[in-house]
Amino acid sequence: MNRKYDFKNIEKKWQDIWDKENLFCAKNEYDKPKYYALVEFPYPSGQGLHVGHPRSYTALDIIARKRRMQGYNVLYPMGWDAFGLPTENYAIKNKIHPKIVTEKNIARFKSQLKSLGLSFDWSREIDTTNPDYYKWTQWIFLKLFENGLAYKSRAFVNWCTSCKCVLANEEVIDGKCERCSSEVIKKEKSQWMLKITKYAQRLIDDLETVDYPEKVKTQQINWIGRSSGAEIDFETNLGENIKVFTTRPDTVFGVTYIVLSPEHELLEKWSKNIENFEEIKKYQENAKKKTDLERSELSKEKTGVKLQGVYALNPVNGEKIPIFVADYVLVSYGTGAIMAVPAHDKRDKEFAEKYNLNVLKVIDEGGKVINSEFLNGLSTEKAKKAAINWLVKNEKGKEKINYKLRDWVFSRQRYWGEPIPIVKCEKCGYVPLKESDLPLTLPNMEKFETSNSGESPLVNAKEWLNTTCPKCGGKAQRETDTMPQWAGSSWYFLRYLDPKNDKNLASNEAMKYWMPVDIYNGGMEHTTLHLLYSRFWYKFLYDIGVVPQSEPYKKRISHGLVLGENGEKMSKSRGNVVNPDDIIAEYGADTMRLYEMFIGDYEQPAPWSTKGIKGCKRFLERFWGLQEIISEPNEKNKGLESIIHKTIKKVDKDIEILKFNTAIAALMALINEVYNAGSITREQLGVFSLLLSPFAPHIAEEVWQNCYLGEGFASVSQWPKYDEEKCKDSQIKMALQVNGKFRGTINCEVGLSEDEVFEKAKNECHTFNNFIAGKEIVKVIYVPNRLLNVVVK
RNA sequence: GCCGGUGUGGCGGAAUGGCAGACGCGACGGACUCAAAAUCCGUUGUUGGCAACAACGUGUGGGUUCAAGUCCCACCACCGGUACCA
Repeated sequence: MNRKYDFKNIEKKWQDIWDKENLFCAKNEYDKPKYYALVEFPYPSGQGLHVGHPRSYTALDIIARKRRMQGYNVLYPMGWDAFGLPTENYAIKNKIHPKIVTEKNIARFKSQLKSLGLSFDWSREIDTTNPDYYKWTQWIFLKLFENGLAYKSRAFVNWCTSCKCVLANEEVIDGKCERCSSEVIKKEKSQWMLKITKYAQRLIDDLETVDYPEKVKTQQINWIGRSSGAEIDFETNLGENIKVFTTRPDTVFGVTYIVLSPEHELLEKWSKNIENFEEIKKYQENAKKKTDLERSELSKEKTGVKLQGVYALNPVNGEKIPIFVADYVLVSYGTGAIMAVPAHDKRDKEFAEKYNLNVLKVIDEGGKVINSEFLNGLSTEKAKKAAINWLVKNEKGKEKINYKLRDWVFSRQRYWGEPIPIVKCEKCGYVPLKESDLPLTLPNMEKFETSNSGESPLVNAKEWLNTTCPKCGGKAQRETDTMPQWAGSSWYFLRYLDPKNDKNLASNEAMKYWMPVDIYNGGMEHTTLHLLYSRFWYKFLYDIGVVPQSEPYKKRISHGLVLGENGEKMSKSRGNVVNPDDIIAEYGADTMRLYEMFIGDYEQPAPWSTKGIKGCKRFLERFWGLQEIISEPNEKNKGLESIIHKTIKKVDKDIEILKFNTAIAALMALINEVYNAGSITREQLGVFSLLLSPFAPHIAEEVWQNCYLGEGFASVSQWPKYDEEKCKDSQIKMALQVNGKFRGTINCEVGLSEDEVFEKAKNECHTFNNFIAGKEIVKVIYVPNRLLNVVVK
């Protein structure tokens, strides 16, 4: 037997054997109980794996391995979300085709992941940039188009000045680009859009049916931003009505002016009638020039211009109301126009004070409506309803629910993405490709730069660009924009079920058996991006009968970030990046895995500590050393039975509730006990190996085999069971308190009565006795097998 | 501003309302060694005491309770999300 713990050879050996035996391949045996564990598949960046990746991959690996040991048919797959900007930018800079860059990065990632001993089913590996894969991404787009959920629209969109590319709302962080942090401006462009807003209500409602962390649910609900109120028509002297959205229809008598956003369409329409249109136009142009960031930074000081020669009428009392244009009103929310009630709205008040406008109070201190004719005396809630009823009856408005969620801007002016399978025909307009023409593959090109005018590089692929219309056969051009980064990941979990299927995105049987995903791990940063998008697509696929349920993920969990040694976020610029390769080379994969799980509460952020790893290595070396102290059953190691059963119970439960750190602590405590006892039986070491196997699978497998502890592989053997009776102690330590203060302990048999314990305490614990001696006993609290508290005066 | 989260030794972190600090790191002392590393044994919340022991101790201030890190009220600090959303 090899005496030294030679992790390098052990780890390589077992990785090869597992691979050869296909030990972790999910089986297409649809009568077994199934378990689908999913981690967000990585973007194969040029930097390689980050120590943050293994934290979540190992966590789900532990769960997947435990489920296999429990007899489930487990699917734990991995793939590559490989379309995207960093690869394309690298390709441009180094004049290499992004396809080659992607292949290289995937190869590196894959070998890094393999070196960690993760039990992925590599036979189901997918790559979103593979035409066999993106054929189905395009197919879903065609279905969306067919059902009116994909449409082309000219609108103000977010434009990243550095990526030269449009961004979805979800990709704008603090007015800056999510990827490159450059400034984002509003640009009017014709773009493909997906009607996610149609699903807004269902995306909120169905959160009740899934097991997600509360903060994830709240963040999605806030992002979708439902608010209920009324849409009210204000007539104007020019004939056209101004529609406004308000959540406070009860304050309609307090409206003293109307505000239109600078981009509001009526301004253009009224250009001839507005006496000061030149001034308005100047204001509009100024607003357009501001970046999102500037517009919100300037939020303290409100600006605006009054429209001369136009006024509106209050629908409830016919009063004349002035109209302003001001950029504190956003074109993208509600109707792009508001009724201003300065008495009861902070922003309206600021504006009214600056421009000296009328302020009319319509709610008194007690919350009752005043100065409002038929609404007077009502509470806010009742007045809202009454106002809406009146508006509906008089055809001046209606009840209205509004959402902050915008439709998803779905086209990007870049090369490295899925081509949108649409052609523009001179006669027929936008025409979808036939399904049989999919996949529409990317043309091979040498230059991938976006033009300064903001057109996709694909406009230069002339042969690819010019085509014929699938409908009329006439001249047509292909859509040159590609799909965003998030397209391929919006449905990838379905492709794992049946990755080689060329008839469907996956077979019905496979989807029925495997879906929904039982546990899905991913970062909080995807809550309002990938997680929301994929729920939307899944609901759509459900509606057209493709998938079996309307929610893809039964349970969602989120890992905490692994921070740098200094407690800051790991980044190149901070110089605190830890490379997993170095750790594995120095300490081994098992130690790395163990440390990543031991570092702290799984869902909380935790700083990396190179010193901390040593403790995990020591533990594994001590585990390795157990082989030296195997013995026949004797008095001492028989005494280990209770702690072994307790440890099984603890580890079993802790894995279920994601407390990997305390599960490992329990294993460490067990090893301390074993060394105190001085020996361990073969059978006991077998149980220990199985318990350790999900966390540190290579060493567990090696010890299992070395010592002939059982049949087959430790990785897929039976998960140990505990005996509840054996978890119980016969002797317990009873805590003693006087007036709630701890005064000592005594050893007791289990199940003693209060009086017995009290007597024993007085006899055996001097401290306790001293504190009650000569005092009057007011009350005794006895918690069986736990504590005795005596209240004295 | 609003919505989440967090706050415990020198450090990472444990604690169904019931012995605060499990487990690990570090530190200190000892063994082994020519020596160092590794390993093993012991000590390690603070203060006082030779000691038994005592007092204090979970961000701050109050409260409930026989008993509070844990429950309630008010606040402070840090982290994350979001924001002229009408």
